[in-house]
Amino acid sequence: MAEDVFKALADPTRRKILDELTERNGQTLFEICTRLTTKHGLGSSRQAISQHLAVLESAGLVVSRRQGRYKFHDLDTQPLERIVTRWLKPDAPEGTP
Amino acid sequence: MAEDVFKALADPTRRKILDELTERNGQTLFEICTRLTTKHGLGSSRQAISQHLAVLESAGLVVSRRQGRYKFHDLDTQPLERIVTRWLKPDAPEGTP
DNA sequence: TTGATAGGCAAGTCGTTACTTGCCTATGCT
DNA sequence: AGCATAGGCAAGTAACGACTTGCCTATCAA
Repeated sequence: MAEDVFKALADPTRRKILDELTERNGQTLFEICTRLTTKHGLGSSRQAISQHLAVLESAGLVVSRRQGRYKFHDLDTQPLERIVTRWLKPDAPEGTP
Repeated sequence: MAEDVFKALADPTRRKILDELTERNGQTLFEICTRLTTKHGLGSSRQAISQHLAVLESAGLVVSRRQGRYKFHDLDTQPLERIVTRWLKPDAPEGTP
């Protein structure tokens, strides 16, 4: 639902995670943790990031695939494209009769 | 800031207000209140809507103009267009070389 | 098999936020 | 002037959300 997408986007840490996955897709939880602390400078614990990933996943913004003991996370921008057209309708992007 | 925009969009009542202003721009506080209760069926008090409008206004999504004892509220979608391109950049909409 | 790595689950804490309640200001009409 | 309408301010309450803490499971390498 759109509700979940908006609530998922409300948190700055979750938006940083989306930024990180935009740069490099298919990261594991620990990869995201380390790159968030080093590059973006925010010290969030593993559990915190894990819960954020769960929120993003239930919103459909992130899909995960398990492989052995690793769990890779991929970005999915489809939910984003849907929610924005809500108030931008009178724009008539291109193929509108 | 983008922070304010995302937080403003996180609340379902505020999104309904944006829906309402999309349908009819330039409404007063009382107009929005009555149309939200009648059409959308959600019973929010005047003060609640007033505070929501303040949040939307500080996020730049709504601009207000005072005229006598009335205060009209207009939708501004510019902040929306900015925040979405954040993760949709590789899309290259149409006029991109 | 043992240890190390990658991740999950659940309860509890603390801050934020949406909403209420009560009162106040300002404009317009008669 | 007097009253009604349109809106604002501020403190208090209740619930939600982010984060922590502690322990548990599963996979791989030695």
